[in-house]
Amino acid sequence: MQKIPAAQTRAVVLTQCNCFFIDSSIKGFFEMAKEDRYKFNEIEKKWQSIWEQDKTFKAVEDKSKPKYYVLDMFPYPSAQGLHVGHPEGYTASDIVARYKRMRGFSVLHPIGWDAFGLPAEQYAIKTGTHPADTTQKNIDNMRRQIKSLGFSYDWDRQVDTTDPNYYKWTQWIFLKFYNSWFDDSENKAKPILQLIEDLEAEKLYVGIDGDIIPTDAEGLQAISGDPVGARKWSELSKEQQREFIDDQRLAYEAEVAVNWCPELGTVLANEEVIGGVSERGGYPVVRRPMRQWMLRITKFADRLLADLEFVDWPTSIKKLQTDWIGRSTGAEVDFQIAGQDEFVRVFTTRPDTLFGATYMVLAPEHPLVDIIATDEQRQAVESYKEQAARKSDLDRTDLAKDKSGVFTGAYAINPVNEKQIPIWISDYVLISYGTGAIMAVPAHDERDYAFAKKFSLDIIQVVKPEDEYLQAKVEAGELCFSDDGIAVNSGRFDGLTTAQFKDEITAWLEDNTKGKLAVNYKLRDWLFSRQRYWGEPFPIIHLEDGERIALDESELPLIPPHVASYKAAGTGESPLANISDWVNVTLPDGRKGKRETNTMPQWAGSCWYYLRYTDAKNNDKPFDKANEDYWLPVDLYIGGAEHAVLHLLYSRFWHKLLYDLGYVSHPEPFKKLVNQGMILGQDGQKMSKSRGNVVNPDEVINNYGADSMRLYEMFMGPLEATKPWSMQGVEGVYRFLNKVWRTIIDEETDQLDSSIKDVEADSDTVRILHQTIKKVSSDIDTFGFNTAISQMMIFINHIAKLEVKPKSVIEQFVLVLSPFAPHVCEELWQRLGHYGSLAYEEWPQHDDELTKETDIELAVQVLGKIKDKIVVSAEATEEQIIEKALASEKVIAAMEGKTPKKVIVIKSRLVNIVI
RNA sequence: GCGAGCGUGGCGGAAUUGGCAGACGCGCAAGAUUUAGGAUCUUGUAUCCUACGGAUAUGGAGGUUCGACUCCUCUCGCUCGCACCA
Repeated sequence: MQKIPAAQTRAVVLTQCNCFFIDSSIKGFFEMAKEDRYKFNEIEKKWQSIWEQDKTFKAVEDKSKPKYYVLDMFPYPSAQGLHVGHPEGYTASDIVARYKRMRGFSVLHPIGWDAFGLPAEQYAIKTGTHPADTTQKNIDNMRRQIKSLGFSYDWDRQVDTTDPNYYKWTQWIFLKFYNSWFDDSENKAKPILQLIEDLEAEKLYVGIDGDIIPTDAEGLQAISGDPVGARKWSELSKEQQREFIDDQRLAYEAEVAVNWCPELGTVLANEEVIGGVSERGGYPVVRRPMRQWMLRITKFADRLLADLEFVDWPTSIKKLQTDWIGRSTGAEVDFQIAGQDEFVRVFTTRPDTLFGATYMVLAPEHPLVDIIATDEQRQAVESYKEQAARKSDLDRTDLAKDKSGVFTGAYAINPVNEKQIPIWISDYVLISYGTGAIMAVPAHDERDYAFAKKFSLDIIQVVKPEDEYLQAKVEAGELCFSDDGIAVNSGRFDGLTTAQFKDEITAWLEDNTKGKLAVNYKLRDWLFSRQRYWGEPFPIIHLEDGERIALDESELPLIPPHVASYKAAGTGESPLANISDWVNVTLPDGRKGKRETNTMPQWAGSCWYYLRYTDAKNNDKPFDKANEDYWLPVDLYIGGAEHAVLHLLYSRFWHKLLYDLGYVSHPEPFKKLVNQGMILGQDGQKMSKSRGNVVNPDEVINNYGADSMRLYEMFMGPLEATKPWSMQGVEGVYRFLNKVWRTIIDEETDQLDSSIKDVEADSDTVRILHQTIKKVSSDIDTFGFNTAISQMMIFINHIAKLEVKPKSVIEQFVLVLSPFAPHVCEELWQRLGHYGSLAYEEWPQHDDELTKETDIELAVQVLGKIKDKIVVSAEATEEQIIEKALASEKVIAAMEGKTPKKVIVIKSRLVNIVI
């Protein structure tokens, strides 16, 4: 059983007891206990106000210097304020920022507020307080907390996503999406006006399927006169033209299945639906198609995937994004419906198993289901569809351990062998992936196998595994084999390997116009609208005649109106829908319309904030390209791994649009990414209010100071690791800082200690200094902050013992420690006789020669076991080392008179004698 | 189920990437100082044994090597992602 140390007891009392008496007596105790320690409180306040007044950390676009952009993931200003996890990443980035400044870089190190979000809106629903007021209050508190940690942010570049001067430009970027299309032939986004011009000039025609066909395309040229299978722009009606253009936009409206809760009158996110009912209230939730805004991220899938190669990110994050994008190649194959003029298109990654397709499955939502279902089966099909609609996406995946489905009564014809196979519907096929329909090959797909077993459908083997035991099982239909093998039961394709078969069958399908090579992505277009009040309104008006217009850039920002109630409208629309003054608009030309009442999701503001920092106060544009070009890409981005996919993918996506349109000059925004790990409570559990193990940064700063807080956050362990908090650990680094202080400042006189003199340092001291400079520098470069601190502890332990301390050594040490503990170092720097801040002092240089020991202790092993240690000079030759090692009595004894077969000498490490 | 990562003293963690395992800090113990407590300083602190010596130790079992925390194979445990994507 571990004794609870005093510091821990105090912390527990402070957090758990609001009793005035105990609280104040503890405060008194603290003041007394800390009396003879350095006055971190005064020092920290002093330097924070100097930095603020002097704008010490103002970022300057100085072309004569190399630049360095260190970015933190900006926080959501919550009512709870900071938790100890925030300062971890912020301290790491601050150390790097301060270090780079001293290394001569022009540094951009900004902070801001990701301030739209549900909590402020929910608080508004409860209390009627405007979310803007709540948000402002929370920002003020969090800013106070962040400032109290002494981070070297350029506060003049602060951004707040809820500030109209900021979201004006978020809306502006939305208009860029809305007014752009994606040119597949060049794999990039372009202004939609250009497309219209090209169509009007008849450089492009409109294909039958609404696709875009270049006039000089093959096939068109061959035919003289009017193009066949394509229409000129002028041949389309105004409505057709509008529809065509709308279909090309990168921001578009679509009917999308959402989680609709009739009882609550609102749409819910997947996380808000548990077991088919709403998390709040337990009301039924159904899948219902609703009009939503979408962003066409899928057009960028290929580039989002390919460009991951160029960023220096943790491989795990790259892999998450790769999987999320989920690119797979295969074939699309058309199956004719028996006796009807319809066909079903399926996507498969295994076209080589076509001969083994024994049935087909459509997603319940597939448009063909109603058309092909026979009268006998219609009833069953309808009720199954209804059942499926009631399940949320989560249920359909999570709870579907047992497969369900219904036969439609219809049959399809397998294009490779003309066999008729039954068509089923089942919710294991997702409407949102591929074509929403599959060919089922139960012998070679686990899911199809489970389904076929349950409904006693045919299983035909078409791939032969090498392993004979497996082969027997698969042949008997007792096992599903989904790996590659050799083709069987596949007509003239028998004997081919899976890879060969895929190539040949795809070619065959294309030759016979029954299919083609196809690529599919798991990534889906981004559902970009929310039915909320506290978000950026869409700058869009829906006119009575069905036309939809976007506001002009000059009309931005579009500011949401004040509302009486923040509750949802009850119609699936946002609270904005109830404000008729705001919603109903009349255009200058007299036409009437309604404003879009959806708002953008919280992700929107965070998609481009790093760009705004480069030119935060620009009123004419989101940012000047010259500034962007100077600062971007972000050299170091530090934040939590929870944003591995969504935020980091969404902002890359926005960045690529801006890149295509020429607003930014680099294809990727974030060069290097580092994830800080999670900090657990003192009990090793996740911090949570209910467990009562939450550590409040304010409390730590009050008791130990910001420098100790920063130092401890870094000393805990590797930045990326998950690790538990320990108040005793804070005490440890606090002691270290006190030791540094006492080594330099005489406690009695409060003046520079008399042991500090302008003298030459002895060789040991020089060596340790240079080792420290070397280690701290390289550790900052590799984010090994914990080992950097441990080296500085070794330094101070050495220096504290010296009777006379060379001033220059002390000064260099103060500079090296300063990125970690800036306040105390500024103070010491001043007291060492310097004017002004040390923030731009030159970083000390180490001399590699001076880091080396003159005498080296070597371990001497016999057969790998250490028998003795010898001391040799650093210049000793291999022969001299061997001679000395073999002369050792202990070694001679261990060798038992045998002669060495081999002697291995690792310079400055060890000697191993093999006998 | 799939994928990734991690297992080192009482605790957080080091280990120049195959070369003296346990740096540094916490905790603990003894001592100094002190009226006392706190603070500070000094020393010790992986485990075991027949103890100024020796043996065993990096979740476990094998392997490669003169030499393995580090590389390989198997295995156990924990954590975090993803989860019918055809």
